[in-house]
Amino acid sequence: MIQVHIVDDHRMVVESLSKLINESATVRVTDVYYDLDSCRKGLARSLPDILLLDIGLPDGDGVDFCVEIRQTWPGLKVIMLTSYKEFSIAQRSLHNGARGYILKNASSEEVFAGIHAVHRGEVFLCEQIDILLQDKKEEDVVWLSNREKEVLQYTADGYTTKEIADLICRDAETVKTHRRNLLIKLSARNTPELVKKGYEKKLIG
Amino acid sequence: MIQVHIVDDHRMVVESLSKLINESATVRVTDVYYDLDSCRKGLARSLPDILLLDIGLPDGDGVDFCVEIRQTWPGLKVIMLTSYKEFSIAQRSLHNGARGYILKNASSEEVFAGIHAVHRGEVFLCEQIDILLQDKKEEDVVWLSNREKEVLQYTADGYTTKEIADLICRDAETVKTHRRNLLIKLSARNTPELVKKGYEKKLIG
DNA sequence: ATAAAAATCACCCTTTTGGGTGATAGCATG
DNA sequence: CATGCTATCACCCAAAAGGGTGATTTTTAT
Repeated sequence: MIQVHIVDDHRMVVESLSKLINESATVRVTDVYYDLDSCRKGLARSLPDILLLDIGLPDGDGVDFCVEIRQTWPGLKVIMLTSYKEFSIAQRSLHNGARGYILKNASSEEVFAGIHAVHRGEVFLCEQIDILLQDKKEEDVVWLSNREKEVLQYTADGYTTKEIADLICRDAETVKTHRRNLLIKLSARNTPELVKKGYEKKLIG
Repeated sequence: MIQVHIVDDHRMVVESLSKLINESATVRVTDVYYDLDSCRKGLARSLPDILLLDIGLPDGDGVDFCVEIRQTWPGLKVIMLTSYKEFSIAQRSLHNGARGYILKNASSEEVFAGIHAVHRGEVFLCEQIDILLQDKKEEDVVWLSNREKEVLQYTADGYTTKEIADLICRDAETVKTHRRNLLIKLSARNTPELVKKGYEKKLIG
């Protein structure tokens, strides 16, 4: 019997999905959480075989949480369960240690297939993401430094170059350079489009 | 027996939620759709009492679809079932004819409560949105003209004032005025923040 | 240890925004 | 028919962004 925990702030999804999973003969949902904090506490008590993890939880980001899991509970296998279709997000998740990526518009059969595959030690991507993998390979994935994410966030929040410089205690020229690099990395023509791409690639909260 | 149809591109959610609903004694899911097009065809065949409608379908927007429903199937009651927490979106939905608004992070009990309430002819908001209603009332809701939406979209796409002017065959000064009004309406300090707020309030696709 | 990447600041110059203010025309709603 | 909102264009000026180029230090990864 494969034991899974679910982390997702959509209670409705968690409730109905765990009910559905528990009707199967081979998989049991032994715990569910609606935020990362209660998930941490729960994992400290009992470890499942697999964790179904959403992105965009109220108190943090699932993609980032993968790193924490790999460090704290190295044996725990993570399957991302989210509605973000962007390949770059899947790529970042896998890079951070996730073993599977399943979209919420996949069928429930794919969830079971994913759980079993990952339990066997394989890496599982749902069909739609797998197709993207064929095309895109490594390109298109954006890696921003912490500083760049910071500048991007402040930019989206409406701060000017000079204001950002003051906020991070650096020279305005430095901020200009960061933004210039952001424009290139996200291939945006100007700052408004930069913010748009930041949202699309989920680099802005 | 209350008959409901579900429209949501998250198959997993639809599958598990309809299973859960069908276990109840009073509500039956008689049809499900994963996009608006098949929903239109389905409603033409048979009308349920209530339609559970997501926002952000692959071929259109649920909020806009409410208008179409009110015109084509005036008797059909719509409950929005979405993860958009922004009050302005709930407000726009209700304005467009929806009779309920339930967040996906509401409990499944709230779904049943909402279905029954709306079936009795009441308007139902899930707890979290209802709380927002207390505070915000009418303020905070943004109504953009079609022209303004157009300018906002092009701005997010990275076009400059002059380029937008050419695209819509108007003077650059006109575009400037539109953007100025957008800044005021969305209370943004500059264009990057304008794009951010546009995303938050779901005015940009 | 060493190479690569990230982070920092500098100078120059053009283009774009932001903000104030004003004005005219059309359209809808009461 | 008057009022308000949308849409349109105009002029002016200050502030900010965009783009080229270069260079030094710090951090990170191999």
